Amino acid sequence: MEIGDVDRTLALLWRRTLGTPQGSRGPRQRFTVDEVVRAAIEVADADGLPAFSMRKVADRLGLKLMSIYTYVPGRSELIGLMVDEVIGEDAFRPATGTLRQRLAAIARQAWDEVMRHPWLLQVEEYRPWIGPNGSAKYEWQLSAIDGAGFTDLEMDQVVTLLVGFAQNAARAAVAARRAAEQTQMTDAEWWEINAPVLERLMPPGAYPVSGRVGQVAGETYNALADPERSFQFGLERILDGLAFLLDRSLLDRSLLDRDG
Amino acid sequence: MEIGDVDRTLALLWRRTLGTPQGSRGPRQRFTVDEVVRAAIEVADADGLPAFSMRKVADRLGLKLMSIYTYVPGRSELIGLMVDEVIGEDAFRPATGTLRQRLAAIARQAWDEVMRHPWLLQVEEYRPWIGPNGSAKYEWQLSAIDGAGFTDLEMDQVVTLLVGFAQNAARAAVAARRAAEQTQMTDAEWWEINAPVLERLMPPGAYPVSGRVGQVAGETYNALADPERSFQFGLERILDGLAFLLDRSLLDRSLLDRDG
DNA sequence: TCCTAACTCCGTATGCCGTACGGAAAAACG
DNA sequence: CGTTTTTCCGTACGGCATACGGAGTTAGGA
Repeated sequence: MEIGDVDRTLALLWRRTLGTPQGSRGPRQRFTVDEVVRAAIEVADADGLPAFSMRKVADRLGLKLMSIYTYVPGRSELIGLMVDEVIGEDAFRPATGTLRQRLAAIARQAWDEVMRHPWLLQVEEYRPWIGPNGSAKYEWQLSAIDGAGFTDLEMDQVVTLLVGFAQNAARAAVAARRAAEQTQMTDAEWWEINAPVLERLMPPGAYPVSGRVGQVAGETYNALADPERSFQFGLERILDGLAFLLDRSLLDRSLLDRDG
Repeated sequence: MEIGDVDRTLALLWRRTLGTPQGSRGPRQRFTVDEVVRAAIEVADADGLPAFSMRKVADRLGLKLMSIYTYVPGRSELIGLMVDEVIGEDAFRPATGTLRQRLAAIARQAWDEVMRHPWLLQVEEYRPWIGPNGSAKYEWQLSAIDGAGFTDLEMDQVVTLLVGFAQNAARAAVAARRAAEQTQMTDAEWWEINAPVLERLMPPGAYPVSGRVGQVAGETYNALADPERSFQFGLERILDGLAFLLDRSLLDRSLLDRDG
């Protein structure tokens, strides 16, 4: 990654706060950066990130391939712009309600975001491009739990925990949706193909516990898994765990008061 | 996915329990399926899944590209074999200790597995290939918490929660490792490039809470994030939440006893 | 007014990828 | 010994990101 690219890409990310720069020489561009990013998002929504290509974005706009590179430096920078753009689809109204509700809202927001644009899960970038909407989201998340009794460090960890959990749960939900769409096969049909073969291959009685649990799970889910239910189950456990952390902190503090 | 492929791939997965089939006509294969799978794993370990290619596997074995297809039906089936193979690197000795320790062991096992073979996170397959080692792992996971007081359905959900959480935490750790390796840049250096630009772009005072929390987090982590610490923090919260679930179930049950 | 620098758009080329297809050689069976 | 089966491989196709250079267009400066 070149330093010049960082400058250019950050300027693209913050283009709305910067305003449009004046006075460039050549022919005017046929589109705006916004239009390019929007077209790119439509491609990714339809095809997923692996099948997302510069060619498809160009086609969608009626441009030829190489013209895209006059709008954005390259594929990964364009993806950075797409990410911040879809984050901005949320209004981030200050969270209200009890602490438990506000914690749940953080997780739910992350879930919704990913369900709207599943390709977000396929963006593997440890060092994020820092854009206006990503920054606003982090501020919103932290504000939702500010003053609840967590330390500053814990606040970051709580957000990481909730968002990570929600994204992971959504990952399963998205995969289930894709499997149904792409393979034109239900989980039941899939099982009907696999079960008889496995019955011949698996040593009988080798999996007593998973046999029992798998049976119950399969009948309850009516599928291989039930991501929405897993999300609810996990979220309740995590919220209970966070409540416990706060209670104990309060207890510790009152003990300190007594001792000090 | 053709039905014939399912048969063939499942037979490949369970090849050890099946034994080697006798009497095939043509020339003998220069390698075993095991050797092909092992070579493929080495490629994926080195390059990651996106850069993992049939050509590289062939090169590593001294075969020409198309010969690989006489061993395995295709890329995605080979990846299925690789997944079950690396799961088998674990011995899955029955978990011991307190329930809390056994729950932690499930998460820790998932974390270790992914840290050994990061490309596991890039395998997006909702319907898993069911192999001997995957089956053994699921049996081990459930056995570790069997009889602890969870319902059968809860047992599946608990495993899903722990494994999903651990994988997600490992995802961050792996990304951090890769970022350091690939960009030849520390988080501090990355920040030195971004910070001055952002200072010009960001509206001053727009992010009061994240400014405060980000400061503390950055100083504590000495990096953009601290995945190992996030893992510990989240795991403790989840274990607390699960303990709470069990306590409440026991309470409910004793109330029922009194009433009934 | 006119020249020139800067910019957009695009054609071409390079080196990757998975895999379909068909041919040559080798081994085992009848 | 011929036939069948199987391995190994060469070639080809359509996909990908992007480096490079050229043609045409526009705005600013002389």
